[in-house]
Amino acid sequence: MISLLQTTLPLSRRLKELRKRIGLTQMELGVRAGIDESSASARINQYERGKHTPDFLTVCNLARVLGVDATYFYARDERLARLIDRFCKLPPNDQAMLIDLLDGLANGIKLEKTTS
Amino acid sequence: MISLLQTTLPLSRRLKELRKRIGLTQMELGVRAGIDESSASARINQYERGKHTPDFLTVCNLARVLGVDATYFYARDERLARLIDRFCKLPPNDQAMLIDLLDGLANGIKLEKTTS
DNA sequence: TTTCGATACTAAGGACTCCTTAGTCCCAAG
DNA sequence: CTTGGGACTAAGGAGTCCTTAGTATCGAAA
Repeated sequence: MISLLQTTLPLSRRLKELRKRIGLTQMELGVRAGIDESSASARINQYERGKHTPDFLTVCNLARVLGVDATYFYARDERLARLIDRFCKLPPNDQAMLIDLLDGLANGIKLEKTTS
Repeated sequence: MISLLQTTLPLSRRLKELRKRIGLTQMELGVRAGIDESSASARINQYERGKHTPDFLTVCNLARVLGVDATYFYARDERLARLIDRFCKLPPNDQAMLIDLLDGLANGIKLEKTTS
């Protein structure tokens, strides 16, 4: 039942997915993330194909452009990635409530199915 | 209300915290993570002091030893870090329920305070 | 106080990865 | 067939990391 988690960075895949969903070219994405337009295309392509790995600052800039948290690019487990994405788009009070709920679960409190 | 998120990797701080909590030396942590003992101490020290940044594979190995998901080391927001840590330690069915709940929230369903 | 062992920490250079440059390839539209 | 845009790549210079060899620091024991 425990999934064998890979140790390959899911960034390549997720980068490409998000970029296409938004409808940007590799060059456009790179430039918006602050990369010089002379190398933006090449670098984004290298990232998407897994040839090279961007440093954390670059990942943060890409995340900002693509509307996700940088953490999203490091989540190997698909469920965890979903959780991160959803959570970051909630208003702060909902975030707080969720944290409380998680703390409860961690302390052994059972979760009941909530109705709408 | 929107917090200005830094673009510095929180890995240094979190690595040190977790290592101390578990009670390992820098060398022990490095060796358990698969680093040769001739350089384990130096490398862990460089990571903890922010002198250098480990690649993703190394982060995965460190995370395994320290009992967290690798993603934890990239979460700049403290709340998000907590969420990731809690979530990963839940049994799968609780994880699934939480994902459903998140999807609901994302679709505009209001969250009510649940009783134990 | 002095010594010792263990742990933390660091400079420096070789090893390695990434970024930039300068293109090619592919395909669709004209 | 030609053109233009987007995707992609090889190669080397630029930059970062890993290894080595050590110093610094601290607590305990003599």
